[in-house]
Amino acid sequence: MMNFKQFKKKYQLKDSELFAEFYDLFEETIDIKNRNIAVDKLAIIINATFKLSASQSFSNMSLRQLSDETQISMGGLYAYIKNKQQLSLYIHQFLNHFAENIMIQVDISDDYQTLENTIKSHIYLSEIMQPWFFFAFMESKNLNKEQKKYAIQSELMMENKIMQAISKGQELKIYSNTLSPKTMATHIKPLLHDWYLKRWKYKQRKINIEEFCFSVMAFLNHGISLPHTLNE
Amino acid sequence: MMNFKQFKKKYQLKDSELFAEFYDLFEETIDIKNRNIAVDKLAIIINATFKLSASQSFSNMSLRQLSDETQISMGGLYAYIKNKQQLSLYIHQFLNHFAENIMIQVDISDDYQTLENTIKSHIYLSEIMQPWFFFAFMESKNLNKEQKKYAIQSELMMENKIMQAISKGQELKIYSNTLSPKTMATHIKPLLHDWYLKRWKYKQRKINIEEFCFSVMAFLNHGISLPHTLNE
DNA sequence: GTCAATATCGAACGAACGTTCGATATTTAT
DNA sequence: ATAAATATCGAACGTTCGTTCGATATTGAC
Repeated sequence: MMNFKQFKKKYQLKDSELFAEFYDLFEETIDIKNRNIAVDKLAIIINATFKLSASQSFSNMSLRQLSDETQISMGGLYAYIKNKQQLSLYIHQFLNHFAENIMIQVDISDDYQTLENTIKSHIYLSEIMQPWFFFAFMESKNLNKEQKKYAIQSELMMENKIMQAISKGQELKIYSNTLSPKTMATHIKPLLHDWYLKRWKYKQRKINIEEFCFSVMAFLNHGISLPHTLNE
Repeated sequence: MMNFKQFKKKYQLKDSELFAEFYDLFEETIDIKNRNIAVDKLAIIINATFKLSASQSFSNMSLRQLSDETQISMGGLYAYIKNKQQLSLYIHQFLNHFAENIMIQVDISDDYQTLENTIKSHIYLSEIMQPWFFFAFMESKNLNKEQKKYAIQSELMMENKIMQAISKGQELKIYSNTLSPKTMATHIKPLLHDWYLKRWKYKQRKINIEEFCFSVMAFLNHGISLPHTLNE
């Protein structure tokens, strides 16, 4: 399993690359024909959406604010998005697309390492795509059922991967079977969310991502109990 | 430490009692003079607010919807609330008031039990006040700094109680000191949130509140590792 | 340099919002 | 029974919202 530095080098794209993928994914619903122009402006629009949605909520962000922030007129915006709701859906869907592509590459060859690999990959991924994860988490509750189906696929995939890793581990007597894999996965998920939901808190406390991973794994392995009880 | 049945009997109030407390707390800012009328209508208004805010968000709930749901006219509503923002603040502040009163009673006489008592009390409390907790969690991000100060006092008190219990436990070598009390508290909090944020999920899986408490404590004590390693 | 294609603009529209307020209904006190 | 106090009503006001669209500016092809 690579560390964050290696992960970042392999997967983190520049805006010009990231939003080129974005444009290609939604090309047929975007009015702008010129790929270079579209990629630049999409980066501006989506990043402004993140900024404005973070300080209020997406539904409280008005398209006039977005127009001000991006320096693109109201009519201009509508060349890039079909409507406001679609803008939110684009973000969910692209994150889903991007995340699935990465999580599918997690190394599951070693049963003793699968869970840690999965968890670290998720944390690393949520770091390089922090605004996306933050947005998706905050706004997912405002999606209707049909939209949710398309938006949180990777979220479910993630949960499944954790469950399977635990399930296999329980079979091999690596992990406790006091709790079901589903219950354990349920308890683990919010630990991971904390990294991208409360990033400022960890920055302020000067806890870097590797320390955070260690912390999560330590808690996950022993809870609050004293570790290595056998050796004492 | 009592179980949930005992807790419920001791602390769960009927609407007529709960909103009487509510009315008394905010009496001077409510136009209605008749206490009985006010208590009845406040129960209707607040409960309708919970219902409408759950299916959308509070800021997406319009006062016209609230008027429809409560069968109280627009003008009528404004006899009970100063404005829409105040309604949200009332809910935060009352929950704060109510929660603090209960959490202050948690038994901390036995260092080996303090953490479990605190956690169970919080879970029990969040059960009998579920809509309040759900609302407060979802809407707290929309409060400005000044409002937050008044609204999340009990939340911080809760976190402090957990930290202190762990800190004391570390001193007494009950708990591992691999992680700081603050970090552990940070990891524990979302475990507790899950109960009131995803209640339908636990209902569906037929996990009752005592089972949930056991599950949280089990995870918290051993993580995913095999328990009782010494005895094997 | 011209013309067609593309990109951008911002005023305008109807709908929905929070809030107000004078009119009306109901309750309470005498 | 009457008057004063209290509670309720809903139309109306000014704003802001998402969205549209004809006009204008910019770009690319020949």
